[in-house]
Amino acid sequence: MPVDDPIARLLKAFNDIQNLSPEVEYQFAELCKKIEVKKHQNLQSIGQTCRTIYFVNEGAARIYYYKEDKDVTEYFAFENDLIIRAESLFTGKPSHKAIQTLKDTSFIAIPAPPLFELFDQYHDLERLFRKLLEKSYVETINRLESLQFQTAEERYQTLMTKSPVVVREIPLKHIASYLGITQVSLSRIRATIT
Amino acid sequence: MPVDDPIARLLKAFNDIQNLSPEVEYQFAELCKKIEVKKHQNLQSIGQTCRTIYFVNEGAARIYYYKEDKDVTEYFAFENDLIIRAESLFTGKPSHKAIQTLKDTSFIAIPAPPLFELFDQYHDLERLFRKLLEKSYVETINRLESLQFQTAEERYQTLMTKSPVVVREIPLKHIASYLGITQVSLSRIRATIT
DNA sequence: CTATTCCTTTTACAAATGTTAAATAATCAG
DNA sequence: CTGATTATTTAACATTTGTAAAAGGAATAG
Repeated sequence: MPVDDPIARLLKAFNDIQNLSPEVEYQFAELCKKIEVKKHQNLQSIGQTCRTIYFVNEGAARIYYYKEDKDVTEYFAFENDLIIRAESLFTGKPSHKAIQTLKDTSFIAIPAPPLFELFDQYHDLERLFRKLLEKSYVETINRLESLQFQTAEERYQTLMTKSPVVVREIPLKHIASYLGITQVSLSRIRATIT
Repeated sequence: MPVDDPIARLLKAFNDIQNLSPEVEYQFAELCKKIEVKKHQNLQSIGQTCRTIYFVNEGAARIYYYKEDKDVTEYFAFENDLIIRAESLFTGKPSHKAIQTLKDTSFIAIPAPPLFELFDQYHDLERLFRKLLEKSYVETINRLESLQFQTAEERYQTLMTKSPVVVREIPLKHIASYLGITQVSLSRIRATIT
């Protein structure tokens, strides 16, 4: 495999989290499919049940949904980030959320059912995904904490510190809804802190 | 084991999620310790690194922390609910959160390091905890969604529907901070919808 | 290059929520 | 049972955030 092969790169990132045997790596790589999506396209659409796990190889994407006709961004994903519609994937119910690219993006797509079957044979692979889940869970708890008792300005400051790439590259309207405020409000905040 | 043995009861709930062999059940039960805590006591305190996984056997508890001297409730747990300080447990860092009982409560305590060691031997046990983690993760995402773009009144209505036991049994000040508002605000909301 | 579209800011006003303090109501310990 | 403590509500006012509309900037397609 070439060094810049995206699947090889993903496996390298995985091995930092959980050591995988060459056999598991091979079986896992067999499931992976590289997907190229142009900017502003939906990778998965609302109403569909999620059965695929994605990693961003290059580019950026978001999970969003509509709350009373308003576009709300729930999550941003950049290189090597996992992007899944967790509720739908784990419960088997249709998702009211969609995944959309923010620029031309290449993903690695892993169909969940055969992946979950591999878990039976390869304990380490299941452990890897348990650890990825732990990481996502902790991140979500931290965001919850931030939404629960920080002011909008504090949340924006936190985002600028923790994810400067978001503030640099993502349209403000998406950042606003991600922070749980309107874009007008975010503009005001930016005006006062600059 | 008697039918009302709390560990037996927990194992029964576990088997509904993931089938466990008698051997795993035995090994797991060996780790469990029953803990009785009086009302309003801290089970785990702020600053300590979390290395224990708890289940509520009977009673109720909350996870809370201080945000600028204000007591903020992050999570409520009732019978059969898992209660862990996830960030600390999964990262090994000291927690800025504490666990406190809301009434006289009995817990089942499971020390995490030996549990994680059992995962090496018993694949099914790791899978059980992966599934429990999935469930907690989905719940947290749903709460995030609620905090991100629902009004305080909508969040209170949702809570009354989804967890009437919380509204019935928990002091309003804890519910208010759980919803991300002040108790004054919650009182106002209650006055308008009654 | 230009026109169009989309993004961001600004303004003025409305609504929701926070703050502080006081008044009730409920609970608890002795 | 009673006084003390704790919980909840109410009030008045301040602050934050939302809404709608308009104006200015930036990006994009042809």
